[in-house]
Amino acid sequence: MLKVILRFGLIIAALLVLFQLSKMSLFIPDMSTDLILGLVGAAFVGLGVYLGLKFRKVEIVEVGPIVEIDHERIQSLGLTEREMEVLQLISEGFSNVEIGERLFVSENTIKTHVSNLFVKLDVKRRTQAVTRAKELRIIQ
Amino acid sequence: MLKVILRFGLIIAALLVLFQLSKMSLFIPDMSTDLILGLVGAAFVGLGVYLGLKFRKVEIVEVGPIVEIDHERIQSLGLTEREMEVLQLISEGFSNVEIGERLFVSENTIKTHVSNLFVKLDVKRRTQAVTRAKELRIIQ
DNA sequence: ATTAATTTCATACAAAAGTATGAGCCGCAT
DNA sequence: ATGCGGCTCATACTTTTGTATGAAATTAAT
Repeated sequence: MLKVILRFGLIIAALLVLFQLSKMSLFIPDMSTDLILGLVGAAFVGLGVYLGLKFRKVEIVEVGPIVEIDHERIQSLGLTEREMEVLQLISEGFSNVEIGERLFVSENTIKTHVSNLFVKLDVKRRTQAVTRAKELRIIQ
Repeated sequence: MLKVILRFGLIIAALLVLFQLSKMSLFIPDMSTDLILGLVGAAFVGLGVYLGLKFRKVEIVEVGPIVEIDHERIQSLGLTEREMEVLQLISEGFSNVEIGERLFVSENTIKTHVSNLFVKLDVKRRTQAVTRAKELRIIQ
């Protein structure tokens, strides 16, 4: 994609040069205006290409994290605040003990939350819970 | 891709038209060089804006939902074909036994792959492996 | 042909995850 | 005050995961 753009950009540049040359041959004395014309054209084409690439980058960055959370589904599944916290941490790859430390509760408590979570999400493993939760858009 | 080519083709065509116009202008006494300069400048400005906006739309539609896989990183991490298959299935929430069934090998074999995977990805758990792999864009 | 990497599998052990059950505590609403 | 939902915790047990080692079979490359 980028190569194609660069290639066409080169073609356009070449055309501009031709443009310039042809005018010069016909109208040599007034070279300053021709030069300005050519420079202005080239500058604006450059701007166009630059803008194109710029926008492309912006979109790549922005599109990724656009996953809106479906709060209604969270409600309808009956997921509690605490369970959502645990689910989030699971999706980030933390172990039960680590999650317990972060939430200042025991590992056993986390296990309970996780079990309840699995029932509500109708899954059997935490990896499954994560994919399911993302499908349902209840986590990022 | 095809759209991009068409678009650039249009730009080149436009340039050629301008090319012609500029030549003609030399034979039209009424038109001042200043006017031509202005027209050309405006045309290129229009092109620039058009390009910018168009590219933006194209990227939203085409790049948006597609997370491109970074094959180079897969290479640099030394991940093998089989390991990638296992990683993919892990991310879909399958257990080691289930993965073994799908790939027609034993659970032990999967365990080996998983262990090697963890070393290469520098993680300790499968959930971590998944988030890491997505960060690195080596899976969907 | 020999090496090097990949894939396969096994055994044994350790750690983490998951299940089942029961129970205490708190806040809120009937 | 009684009950309900949510959060906490524990114990006991099962299952799954993960680690460590060693090794055979296969494949690709030199």
